[in-house]
Amino acid sequence: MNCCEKNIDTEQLARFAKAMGHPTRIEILCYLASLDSCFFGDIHNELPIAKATVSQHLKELKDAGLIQGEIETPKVRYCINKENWEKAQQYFNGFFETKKEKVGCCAS
Amino acid sequence: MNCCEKNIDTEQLARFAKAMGHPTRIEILCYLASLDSCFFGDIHNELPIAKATVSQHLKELKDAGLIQGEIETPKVRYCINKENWEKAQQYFNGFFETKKEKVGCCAS
DNA sequence: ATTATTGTTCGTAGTTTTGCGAACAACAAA
DNA sequence: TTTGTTGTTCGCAAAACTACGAACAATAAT
Repeated sequence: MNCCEKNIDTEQLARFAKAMGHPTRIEILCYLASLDSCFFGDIHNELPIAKATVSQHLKELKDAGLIQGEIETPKVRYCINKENWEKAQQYFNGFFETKKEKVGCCAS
Repeated sequence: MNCCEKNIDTEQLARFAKAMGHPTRIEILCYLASLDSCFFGDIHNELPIAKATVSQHLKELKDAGLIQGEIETPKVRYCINKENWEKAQQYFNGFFETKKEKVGCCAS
């Protein structure tokens, strides 16, 4: 079973989706996407959760490739990973377009 | 912190993403998107996992609103939930477009 | 040296997810 | 009534996720 018979890596798409599968991580991504970059503390300030938890969410987003971080002692600067962001965009785009122009379903 | 200052429901987007956050569920969605509808058995046949597991994945996709199912005794017909599919498409689209036209990041 | 700042990592607790076989429910057929 | 077919639900086990405070690491300032 090959996903959509398109150039979409099923595993990779699922990995992106999984990383996005938590409201806090969506918030973080939205925030980062609205900026060019910012520090950990800025992100933490936007959220009502412990810094350890923020750090963990950032790690997952980084592991999924959606963001990147670099040390600017003593702070850490985070930003969207542009390359993978666009890849994810293409994947999701292609994925949903599969159904374009199709009609009927069961029920209404 | 309002996601992207757009008409995107953060919770809903995360819910969609979470449902898509598993390779098997991506496969199922792709399969359903390539058809108008099909039966549980057809989906099960495409996958190397136990029917109980398939049923569970289908339940999650249904709970997330991405698919729907109806009984056609003794079978169950599944299909994409078109309305929510398009909603999800719009959400993901809007989400990723946030970063459009932006440049610099930290690191490369 | 001591203190302060910034984040990460560790250890823990509770919840959720994933996957399976077995049991079950609903119905049709023999 | 018994047997088959089709899927769902139950109960279980292992793994992963979520969140937190505390401890820690790296560096700068006093």
